[in-house]
Amino acid sequence: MSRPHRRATVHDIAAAAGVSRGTVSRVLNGGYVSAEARAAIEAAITEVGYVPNNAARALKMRRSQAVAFVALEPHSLFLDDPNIGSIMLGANAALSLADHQMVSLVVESARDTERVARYLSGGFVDGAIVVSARTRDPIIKVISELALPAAFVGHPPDLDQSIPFVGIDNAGSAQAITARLLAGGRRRIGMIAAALDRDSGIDRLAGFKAALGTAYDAELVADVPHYDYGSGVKGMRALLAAEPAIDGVFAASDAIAAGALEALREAGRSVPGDVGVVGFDDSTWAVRCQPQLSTVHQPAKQLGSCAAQLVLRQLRGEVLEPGGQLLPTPIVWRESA
Amino acid sequence: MSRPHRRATVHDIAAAAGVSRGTVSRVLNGGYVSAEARAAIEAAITEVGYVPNNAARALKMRRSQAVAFVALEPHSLFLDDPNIGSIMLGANAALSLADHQMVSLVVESARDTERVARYLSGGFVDGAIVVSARTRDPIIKVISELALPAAFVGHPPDLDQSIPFVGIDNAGSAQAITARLLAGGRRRIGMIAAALDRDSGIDRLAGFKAALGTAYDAELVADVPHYDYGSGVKGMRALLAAEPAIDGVFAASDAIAAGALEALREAGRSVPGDVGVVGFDDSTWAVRCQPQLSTVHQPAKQLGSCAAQLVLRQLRGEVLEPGGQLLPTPIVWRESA
DNA sequence: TTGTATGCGTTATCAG
DNA sequence: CTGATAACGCATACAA
Repeated sequence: MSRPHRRATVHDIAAAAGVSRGTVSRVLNGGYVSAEARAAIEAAITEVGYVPNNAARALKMRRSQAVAFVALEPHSLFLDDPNIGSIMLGANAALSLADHQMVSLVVESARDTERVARYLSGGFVDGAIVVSARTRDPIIKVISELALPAAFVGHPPDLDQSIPFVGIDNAGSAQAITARLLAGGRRRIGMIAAALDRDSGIDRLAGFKAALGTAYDAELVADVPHYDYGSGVKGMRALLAAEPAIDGVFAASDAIAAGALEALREAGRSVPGDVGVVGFDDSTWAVRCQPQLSTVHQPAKQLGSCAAQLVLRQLRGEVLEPGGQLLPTPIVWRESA
Repeated sequence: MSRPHRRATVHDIAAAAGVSRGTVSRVLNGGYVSAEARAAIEAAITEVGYVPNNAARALKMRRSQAVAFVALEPHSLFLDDPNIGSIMLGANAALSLADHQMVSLVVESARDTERVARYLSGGFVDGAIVVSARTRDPIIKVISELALPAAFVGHPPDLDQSIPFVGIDNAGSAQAITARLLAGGRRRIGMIAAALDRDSGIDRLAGFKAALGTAYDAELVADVPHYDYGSGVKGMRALLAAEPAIDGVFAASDAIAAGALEALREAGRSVPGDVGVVGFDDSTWAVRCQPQLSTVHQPAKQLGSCAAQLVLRQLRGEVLEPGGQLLPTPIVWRESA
């Protein structure tokens, strides 16, 4: 009965309605068309089961109405950083409002890198939002060379300063939360610093130093590779060994703080009684800990929507001045300190 | 100096190399071409900075080499289910091996639904992997009507039984872990059942009932809406109130189990001493808890790669027999029971 | 208001 | 081995 081996096209609907393709296109996209023609065409559309071909439209219009969301190092992102989901949702919401499709791409391997680069440059997307831990990546070079409208979330890309970004003030936030730990009367405050090969890690440590000033003691910072729970356990043990009298800890992430709590527990220290602990991210870790963590809130959803706006504005033709914007990071005070 | 206002095309490179477009296409896609022509063309390619246009290629080839990963209800997925990231990564790895680009789409609102439906039907993707909590969704109808090669992860779609799926045996797994709780000598075993509007929730409860047999007591199941931590706390409190002598609990998810642990702690019960607790998912929750959770392992990565294979096989022209496959779910035994 | 013709960038067919 | 030429499905300037 029905064997739609070939999808119905504008041509088919024109034939079915007894008009020309031009007229059909006009009712599809808006334009002058008589009421009777419109009626006939609309009937024909449902009759033949027309579904527009995006590839053809994109080819013609040089616009796909799609924006890529590129997650570099998704492994560390999805595992270490519980905020990635919220950033995606925030970006999607903003793009959705502007009737753009967000397509999120994952690059894990060299193979992925190459394929994604091709994908980005091929006209399937009009722009890209890049979220990454590291800021040097071949993908960024590709975007830069293609002059693809893009935005960075996290920190400024160091390959092309003209790509706008949105992020948070890691150093300032770290300094602020450490200061309040200090104001709480803690005297021997340490830090579990992580990911010192990334801007975020470096900046959080810098903020910590700044808050402590002359009281800063390099012996009291444990250096761990990742933002994860396991690193937190190890880092806290190291701190405890270095300074048994430690009474305050700034963990570079909530996951690390959770690990620190565990190490503290096994060492028989009470929190926040014996030692105060603060984290960073305000992720799900913060509330699932016992006690719940005082931490720096990351406005993940807004980060995503801001990045989306940055791309959308470029698509509208605006030329953005280089640089980026930092979103506020309120400190949320819970029981751990 | 260079103002590539218009991207270089096959036409340009043909002109630069002094050959025809056909010959260029031949070196691009493989075919007979003389060594000298090939050399000239390859030189021209880098000279003009050619980058292929996917939209045009997709239009011509009727293939985009892209497969959608559609997350329905991403909110509950990203928040409740820590496995979603792993499923994505698994699917991406499999697609990557077959040189297909995975593009993941998020549908949160009615607006999203409509836009994603258009996107899927427009030729930007060759197939789709759908992961969803609920199985009735307009998107599935669209896929079904378009006969888009697809696969479902989670449970069978009830709108179109011809769409293959990959999932786990929720009922069987629940029964198995409950049985071992029982074998451990627990006498008054309860369950915190969640999401009873979804297959997964219903099946886990069914498995629990089956394991208990005549010992099943409806008073000992707490019914909570979501798979999250907060629900676990409330559910456990309810159970404690209903049966103070409870000595075993099967939580419908690890997050719920974590919440239950918290409620147990506040009630002064020891785990696993006074009461044994088991969860479901083997997510990050499981190892962060104190004590760590005994739970049912979900092979998230394999779920993703299997779904990808299911789609890829259809793209190769295979006709899959209706139905699906269930992946094994080993029980991992830790300290909580 | 409507029809016709043209081109978007590719690949494929088919003579040369 | 290579060069014209014709689609793919759509939108649009232009003519009617």
